[in-house]
Amino acid sequence: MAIVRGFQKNYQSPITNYQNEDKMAEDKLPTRAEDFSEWYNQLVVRADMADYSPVRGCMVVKPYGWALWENICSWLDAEFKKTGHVNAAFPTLIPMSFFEKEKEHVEGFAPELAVVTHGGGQELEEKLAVRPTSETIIGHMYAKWVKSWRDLPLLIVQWGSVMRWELRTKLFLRTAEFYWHEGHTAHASEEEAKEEMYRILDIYERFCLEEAAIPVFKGTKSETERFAGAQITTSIEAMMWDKRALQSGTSHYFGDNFSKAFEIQFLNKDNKLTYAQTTSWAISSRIIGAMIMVHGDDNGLVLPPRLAPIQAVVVPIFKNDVEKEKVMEVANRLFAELKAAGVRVKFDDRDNVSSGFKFNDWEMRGVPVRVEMGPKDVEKGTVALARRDKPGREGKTFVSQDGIADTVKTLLTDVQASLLKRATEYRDSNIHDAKTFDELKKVVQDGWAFAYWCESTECEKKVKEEAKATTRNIPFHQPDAEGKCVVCGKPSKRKVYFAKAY
RNA sequence: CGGGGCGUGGCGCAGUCCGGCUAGCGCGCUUGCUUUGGGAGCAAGAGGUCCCGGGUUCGAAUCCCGGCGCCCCGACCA
Repeated sequence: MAIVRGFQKNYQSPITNYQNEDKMAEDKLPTRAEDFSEWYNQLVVRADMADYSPVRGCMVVKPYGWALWENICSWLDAEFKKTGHVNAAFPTLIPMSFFEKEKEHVEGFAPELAVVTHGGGQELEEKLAVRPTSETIIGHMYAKWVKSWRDLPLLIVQWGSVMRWELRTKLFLRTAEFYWHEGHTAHASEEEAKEEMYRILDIYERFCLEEAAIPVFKGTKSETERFAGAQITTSIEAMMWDKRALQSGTSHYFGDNFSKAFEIQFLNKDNKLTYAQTTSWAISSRIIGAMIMVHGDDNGLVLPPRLAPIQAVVVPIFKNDVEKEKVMEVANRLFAELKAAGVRVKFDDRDNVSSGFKFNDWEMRGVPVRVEMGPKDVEKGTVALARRDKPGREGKTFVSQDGIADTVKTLLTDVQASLLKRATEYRDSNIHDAKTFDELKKVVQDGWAFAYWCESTECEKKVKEEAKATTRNIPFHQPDAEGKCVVCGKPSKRKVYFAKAY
């Protein structure tokens, strides 16, 4: 990975008395404005989230990144269980023939399959694909399990990883192997299956708003952007700092496409053999990339408090052993109070780095709140509280040591809310109505366009070719009025978001 | 799969054009002392099949041939 050295000359140090400007500059990230892609690449590694692996296109998720992922998973898992879903595990390897059973599915996934050809030193009679997604094998099993309307609905979630042979990869955003959950459900009726699809999309939306502090639009994907084999694909779409769009979760309705391919049939109440209606849905580890790109700033990661592996870090400051003893005693007490109050707190007692280093270090890692205390604080009964969403000294306030747990908890709530507010305002100020094709082309250079569209593939294709933007989704919330397609001028009932996307 | 760049201690690089003697530098790491309120200093250390294979040569990180790998930019995709 190339570290870009040319940024040194542009860097304005906020610290005036630092002796070695060059060294300081090298330690900084490139700013987002200078090189967003490089900012991201360096940040993911330096914040200790993930590392490059010896396997092409695959990442190693480090403990700090995985802890974040676990927090994401546990919230979602709880929601899925509340809505009647259960977890199960299916094989990583799938017979190749399974992919040929659903025509669109094979067309969509065949180019990106990793295939196992040998086992135990022998060439296999039937090659096995490393799952790129599990509709096929789960469909196969569902066919065995579903015989009666009493067996439905079948609501199963699998947590694991899948593999798609991606040509260009980027940590978290697009890796050959990635982590996710995939829900696969089978229902007796179309209504019920569609309800399920929307129910899950609502959970995804709430996750993004309440937990990740990322505003999203729920909507329907166009025909060309639809999942391979789906009749309806819905998605939640988020805007990153560079104004590109990221599909952050999807929920699909398959109708009977997969149940016909895999013969998932049951006897309904009228004793008629009927194909089941199926859905599938997923949020992947790319959501971590979304959090980085929505909230991160030029000092590093900014994690939403509700998901942050470490919500608060206690940093003691002292000059000598006498001071150390006094400071450590109080710092330990505050740490214990925070821990007892259920705050995910870390005590940074490293003695080989300076406090200034620690401040920058925890800012790089995105810890939402920092509790600093030195000899002066011990005397005054105060601590310095630094909130990550306002980096540097401006985010610092001095508060009483009394009731520190409540103070920190309130601040965490406040940070969580302000991240969502900031992200929402940023997004909304970068979405513009486009009434003409020229306007649209201009808008998507640096933002999203919201425009009427006739929903024809031809117009969509034209936008893609000439504006290099794709349709993101047709949001559920639509204006009352109708309009004219931004491309061809034909009457249009619904508006769509156009944007450059990841 | 097209275009570009690069493979040299853990990381980032110099050296390669024009072959030469103990392969350097910065960061990091280890130990010690002094430090610690916004990226500390000094000292002493540890650490290298110069991507791989072959060739040319008295001699190859450097030249030649052939591989492999990685990163970036495009097309495609969660």
